[in-house]
Amino acid sequence: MSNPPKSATHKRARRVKLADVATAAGVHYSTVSRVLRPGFKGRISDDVAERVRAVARELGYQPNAVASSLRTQSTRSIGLIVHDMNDPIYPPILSGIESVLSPDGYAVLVGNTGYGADAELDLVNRMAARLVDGIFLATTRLKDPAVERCVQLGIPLVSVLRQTESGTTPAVMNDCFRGMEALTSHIIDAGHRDIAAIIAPQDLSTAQERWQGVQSAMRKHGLDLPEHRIARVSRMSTEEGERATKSLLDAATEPPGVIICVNDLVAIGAIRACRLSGLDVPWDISISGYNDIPLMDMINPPLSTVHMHLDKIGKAAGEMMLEYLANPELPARTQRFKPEVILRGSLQGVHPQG
Amino acid sequence: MSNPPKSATHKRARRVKLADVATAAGVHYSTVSRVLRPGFKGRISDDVAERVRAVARELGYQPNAVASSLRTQSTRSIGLIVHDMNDPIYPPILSGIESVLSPDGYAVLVGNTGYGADAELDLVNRMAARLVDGIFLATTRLKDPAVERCVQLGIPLVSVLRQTESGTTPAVMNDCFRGMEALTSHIIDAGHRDIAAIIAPQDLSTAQERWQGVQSAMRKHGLDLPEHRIARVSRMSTEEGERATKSLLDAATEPPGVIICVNDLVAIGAIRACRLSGLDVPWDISISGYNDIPLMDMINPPLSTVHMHLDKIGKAAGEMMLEYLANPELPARTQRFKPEVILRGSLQGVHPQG
DNA sequence: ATAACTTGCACAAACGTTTGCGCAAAGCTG
DNA sequence: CAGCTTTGCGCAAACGTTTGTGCAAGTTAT
Repeated sequence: MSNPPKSATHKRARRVKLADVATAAGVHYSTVSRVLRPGFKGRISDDVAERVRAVARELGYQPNAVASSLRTQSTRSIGLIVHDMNDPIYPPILSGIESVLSPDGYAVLVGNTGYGADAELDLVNRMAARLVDGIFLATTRLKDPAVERCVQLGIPLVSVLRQTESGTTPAVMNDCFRGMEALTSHIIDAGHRDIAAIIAPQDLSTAQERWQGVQSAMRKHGLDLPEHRIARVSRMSTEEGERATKSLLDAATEPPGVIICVNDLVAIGAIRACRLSGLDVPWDISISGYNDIPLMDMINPPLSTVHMHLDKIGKAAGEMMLEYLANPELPARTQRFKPEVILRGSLQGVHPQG
Repeated sequence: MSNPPKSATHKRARRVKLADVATAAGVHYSTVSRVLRPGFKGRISDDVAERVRAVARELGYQPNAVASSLRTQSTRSIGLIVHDMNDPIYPPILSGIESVLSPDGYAVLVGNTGYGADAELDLVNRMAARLVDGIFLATTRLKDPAVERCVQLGIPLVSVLRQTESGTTPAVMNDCFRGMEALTSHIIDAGHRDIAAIIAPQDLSTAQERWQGVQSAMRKHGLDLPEHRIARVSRMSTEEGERATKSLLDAATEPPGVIICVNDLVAIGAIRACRLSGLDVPWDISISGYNDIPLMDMINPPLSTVHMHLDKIGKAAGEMMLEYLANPELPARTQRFKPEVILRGSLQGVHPQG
């Protein structure tokens, strides 16, 4: 009955499978499968179904998802590709996605690219090998081989936060252009004229749209941004923000009146750099961010920024994925969430709300 | 040659499989498998191997991980169960784990329990059904059915951050007792005598150890903590911290001199609550946290706390998992990282470092 | 009572791998 | 050159499901 105690070898307990339930219930294993499949309405008598269910429960049967996947060609798992989970914009996205997909039995596979373009493609390939049912790509660049690869492989793809140049990918995003344009307008309206900007690589739609938003607002107000008031970061991190800010401050004898940062992390770095240079924020220099990641109201000074509704974006992305999974023929749709300007103490001259 | 264009139906492209490569290379598909398996040193002639590899590359063959898993009974995927990815302690853990496991071809499945005990067990079951090779449990309670279930199922388990009562689970954690004891000692040494504490449910080792650390330090200094200086949170969140702090302030006519919070998020809530009550931190009241999550040096006031080295814990957990995967018979080992007290402006009377 | 359905279940073929085994051909030993 | 060992590869059986088909019963219609 019990296997001989092979030393302390507590080997992986043999799982109960369909056949075990079947023999115990005295039916064929295909019958067990039909009974246990969700959405079973087939031609099985009630008493057999009940008996099978009872036996299955008693034996603690749990279907082997791998075998099921092999047969059905669906793993009920989806991938999420991000730059780095340590960037605070991603956890709410993950949570949102998970909260929508998990009730439907989907599992989420997370992959960090570490900001590497080849890592991105590699992750898509590895996820494809795992037969994920779909992929959320949060690292989408304007021209992105990873997107093309998904299309080529026929894997449903939902781009999160960002969009490709062609705009032909299903996507859920924030309207970064309007957000940054509105924020910049507020800054100008507050009287700022000597404006600097820290911008990010323009191969990401977020970075591009925000930069265009800044430019648009300034143009509308007849202002210009000289080259020495522009700094570039290689990625949106505090370290890069700090470095870029130093270079901005070094590029001219007088510091700018305000630095518009491509996102909050960069803004944090900017605040650090300013402080190290002996500049007080906001008395000597103003700073703004983008995203409104957690705690931006608690830092010193509280950061003016643009709220993204990341949780809503995550949920919406999850729902959009479900739609495309149900109907892959659906035309690509881009859903944009309205950004919300948040004015706080880091900007001299504006009137902080609530 | 090409299939007729079935309307606009861009169906999922048929994947190239072993058999396709085999016929193209003029060998049996088992041979292809042998050639392509990593660690192939079997009895295949060099020229056949080369030919097969060439054909495989040309056809863009990628092995079907699901089929492979079914056969090998290993999915090369591992689960990570957390309360909520939005808690900033988890992303570094995830990143650390992923950075160690991903090079070995493992994928990470993330599950949020939403602080639900039954959700935890459910997640374990769902991951077990997916035949994960191992599970990281970051939600481990002192008595945890999920842990028992893993043991019962024979699934390698590494507990992260927390430990069970018996201590028989492989675990990587911070020494919360010493960390909190040291921090409390600093606080007492700074002259604080009217101390309050916000503690969390004692079914988590982290919460328990920290509370014991506070008590130990106070006992050593001959101090006592009256009941009205103790508040409890149901979970370690800012909201709960705010609520608990209010109740603390309401419980006595005079506010305490310092509130020792079970973690940083709770401390953030405490700062908010104090501010709302018109108390200045740290002039009217001091506050400390635990974890040293990002930005704790940037908030107002900078938070005194204990640094956890979460990234190291994540990496160590990953490495420990690899060990147990390679050798499941290994006795359970608990690895503890040394905490580091970080003194900042939120504590009146201490001397902030660097 | 016979024909034509319907119902309830068993049969068996996939899904795409991995891997023990078998068997030729080739290489070696004496 | 006979006998033995090694080498190189094909064969086929798993792994645990899902699902189309088949075939006895049972049911209804004529």
